[in-house]
Amino acid sequence: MMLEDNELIQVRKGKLEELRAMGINPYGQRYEVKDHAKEIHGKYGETSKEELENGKVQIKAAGRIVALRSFGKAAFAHILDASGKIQIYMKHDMLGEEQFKLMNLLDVGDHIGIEGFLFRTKTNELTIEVEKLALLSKSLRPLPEKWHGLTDIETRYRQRYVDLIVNPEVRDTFVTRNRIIKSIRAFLEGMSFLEVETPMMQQIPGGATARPFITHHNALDMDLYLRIAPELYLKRLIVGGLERVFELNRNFRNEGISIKHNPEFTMLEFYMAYADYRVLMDLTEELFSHIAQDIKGGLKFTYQGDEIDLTPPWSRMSMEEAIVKFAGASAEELNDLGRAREFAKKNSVPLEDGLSLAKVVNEIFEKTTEFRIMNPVFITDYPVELSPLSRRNDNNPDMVDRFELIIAGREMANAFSELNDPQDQFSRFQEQVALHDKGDEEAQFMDEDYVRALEYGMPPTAGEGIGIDRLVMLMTDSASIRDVILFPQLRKEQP
RNA sequence: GGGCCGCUAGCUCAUUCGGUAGAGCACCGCCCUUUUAAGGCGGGUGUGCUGGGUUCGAAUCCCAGGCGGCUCACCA
Repeated sequence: MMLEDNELIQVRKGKLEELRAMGINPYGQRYEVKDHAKEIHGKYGETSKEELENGKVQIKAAGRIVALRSFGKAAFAHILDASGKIQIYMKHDMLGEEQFKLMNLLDVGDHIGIEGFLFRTKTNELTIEVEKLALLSKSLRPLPEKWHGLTDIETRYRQRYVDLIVNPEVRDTFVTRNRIIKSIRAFLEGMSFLEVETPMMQQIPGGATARPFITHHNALDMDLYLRIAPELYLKRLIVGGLERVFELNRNFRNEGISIKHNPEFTMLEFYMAYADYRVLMDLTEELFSHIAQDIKGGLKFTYQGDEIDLTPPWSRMSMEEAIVKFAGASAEELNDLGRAREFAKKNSVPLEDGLSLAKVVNEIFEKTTEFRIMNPVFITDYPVELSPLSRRNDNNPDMVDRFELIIAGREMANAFSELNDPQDQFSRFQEQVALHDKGDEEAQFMDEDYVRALEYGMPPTAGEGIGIDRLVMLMTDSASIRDVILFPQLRKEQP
């Protein structure tokens, strides 16, 4: 990337030299900030003009100049700090010759520190009259224009720092993201879950069906995979007796990028000994309600124009029932391979040859039903062939005890009773290896150590994964995953 | 990776049919000590994404490439 050097930047570099000639270092030292914009507004928002004149309120604050209106011998500006904006007023009388010269060299974008006192302007705006002005950092690049701001999506993602300066709702989104994560931790810790960290660099990438990123350790001369899921490690911890664990961190999948996929994304996974997937349904309802109360102040809100109601209990239905209800198939159609394929064709669901009935139904669900589900629905009755780590259903060994949670047309969570039979797990890994040998790049790897762990005995356990980015999208009404990830993955910038 | 759309000044956008690029904000100069999209007067600062081609002449038409958005496929 070439750093451009246009006239606007040249002018500011000129000011830099002028400042240095005046003995001012344009990149200052520490500044003891005592007051912040939001606190000032909160504390003195109701204080009258007269009260402020009678009892002087001294202020020491710092921030970035985001608006500047100058009158020759005086100027108004707004400074922005992490908490918000406040207006300042600078005038020749108060500043004296030296500081007035400095004032005239200020630009929108500069960081300054100010000491002064509060007053109210003619229009009654709470304002700091500046007695002492310090330049803390000179900005060489002009900020985007004040009316339209920065709207170019590529620049907003590539230069998120600029986006954050000029688009306050972006800052709000990431503050909310952090509140959601804190809310989740508080909820799980309240239930005695232990937060743990397991390897992101794995010798055998397991726990999901996805293509991994590969990296190399030089000293060990060994290829490693960035994890696609922490699942198998977390269950080893259940074997180890930790009983309730969770991990809230990044996964990496070498798949396509879209409005709901980023190569690295944040996942919550938690495992609970002695529970089953039905326990997790109740827990999930509680967790989401807890978060929605914290963030939205209630269980009803809109997402991208659609009404969402998280009030429990949520619908629970099998994949087939959901297709019948939301896509208008009949139960008989979905129980016969030929008729199911016909239904798929009618609904333009592309199918490869030789798929089993279970896989055909799964395809139909994903293409015709999932996007129609707005309010939360727990989808159950997944076939064993799609779930190599899940416990078989006691009544139907072809099915597993698993659910996916759909909200706003998207998979928000995936949970199941864990397979704790080491012999069954071993043979399911073998089936995956056979699929991999046949060219299925996403089939899972054999993990013998994991089977060995199960041989020591894992208590009956239920586990769940929740896509945090998608949850944040839901709670912040964001259309794209890139709007809830600070630095989404992009191609290399043009030279 | 496929399809569709976009890319013009620092930012937001114009430029009708191919005739040699212009508005606002920002910036620069002058005036201005209560403004808040401050105001008044004056000034256009450009690799038109890149590289080819067609043409007397290309931001505009054609080809190739780049980056981005949406979408399909893969996936959560």
